[in-house]
Amino acid sequence: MARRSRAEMLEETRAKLIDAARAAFAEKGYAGASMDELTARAGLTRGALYHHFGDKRGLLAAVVDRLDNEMAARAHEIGQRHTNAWEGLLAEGGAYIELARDPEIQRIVLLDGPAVLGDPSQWPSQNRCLLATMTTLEALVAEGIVKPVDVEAAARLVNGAALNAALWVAASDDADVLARATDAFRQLASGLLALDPSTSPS
Amino acid sequence: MARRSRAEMLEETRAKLIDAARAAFAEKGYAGASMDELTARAGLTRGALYHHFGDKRGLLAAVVDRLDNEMAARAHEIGQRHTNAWEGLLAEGGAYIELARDPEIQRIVLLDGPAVLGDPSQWPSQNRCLLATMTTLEALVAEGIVKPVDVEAAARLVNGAALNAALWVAASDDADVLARATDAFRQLASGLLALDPSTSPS
DNA sequence: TAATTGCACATACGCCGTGTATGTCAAATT
DNA sequence: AATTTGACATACACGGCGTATGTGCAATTA
Repeated sequence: MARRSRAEMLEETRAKLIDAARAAFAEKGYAGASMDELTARAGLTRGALYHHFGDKRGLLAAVVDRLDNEMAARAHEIGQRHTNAWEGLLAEGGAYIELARDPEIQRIVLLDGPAVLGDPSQWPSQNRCLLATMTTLEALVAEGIVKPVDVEAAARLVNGAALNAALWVAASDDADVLARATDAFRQLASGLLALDPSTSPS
Repeated sequence: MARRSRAEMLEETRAKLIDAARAAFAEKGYAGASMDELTARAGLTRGALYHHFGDKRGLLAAVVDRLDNEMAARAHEIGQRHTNAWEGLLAEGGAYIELARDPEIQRIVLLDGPAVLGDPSQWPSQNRCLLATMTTLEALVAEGIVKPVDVEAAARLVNGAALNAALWVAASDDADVLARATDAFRQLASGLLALDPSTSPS
């Protein structure tokens, strides 16, 4: 093992803390997670935590940022697979719904995050998710596939509907709610389509 | 003043605690609100609280239940004003968006509630909101105005979109976001309409 | 290369808040 | 009138967060 530079150690410590916090928050919830236990599991103490993140809330922000970026990247990648831009948008929304089945994302991003950090639409990471949807929508509007809607407003609502559906799917034991949710999502989203039956598959 | 019976005193105490908690949770947030301070402001102690509600979480549940019922009643009333059922549905959604501008509802129902009590779709009160939307949708489907969609799924998504839009409106200082959000909401909701141009106003 | 500065942590302390166990007193029951 | 029930108050113990302080190693500077 080569000896690590100071900067490398720093980043490694941050990563260890974020990973441990991610697991602890997901398991116990934000309020239920103890900083002592959390840091001990990472082989550190609370001193490191307050040094790097300021307070418990700062740590949550870092965890949320990471999770949110992972979500955005994954959803965007799925959306890109489709040559049809409209199907790409739908797939992106469906991807959010599926991603939110992950207990970590449910608990940390969808439940504790908003309560502790405030409205998600103000998070930098959420803006990245939103921006992805907005650019997709922008293109669809330019192509005339989607009505000339307020792109930001539409993107926020679409994302919101998807995330809310995700909570429903997550809370339900029934297996086919996922399909029901995604179907309903497609129906709703079709409200954005320009009134041309040929572009909307029956 | 007539002397109060025991049952009357009990209900009055509960009401005082719920009112005080409502104010405290709205102002300080759930985690930031102290039970000692909260009960003292109501002229009581924590003893009364734990006796009636079991724990802090139980108190929040009671507050949320009350707020949620108020929301549902108000939104439903607004929806009923319209003779046109479709416009009633849209108005109901718009009413949710406006209601959520209330800081109490934002903080307690939309932010802290889900984090502490879990997914809103599992709350008894939320089910009442949902049921209202579902019955409206059911009627619209029966009339052929709305596609034969999965009513529960559609209702959940519609409600989710509205509440999410509400958070956006609430977090934004800009005055016209409310109009932008409601417009986008109408666009989205129109995706549920049967494909008959005559029923959807241009 | 020796002295010094700075930074990444660890340690120790105080404060506050929750939950529970116990006590008290009035009202309802008999 | 005696007893019981229940609605609340009081007292205590436990744990967690934030901060102030200490420590040792790495990066500078001469």
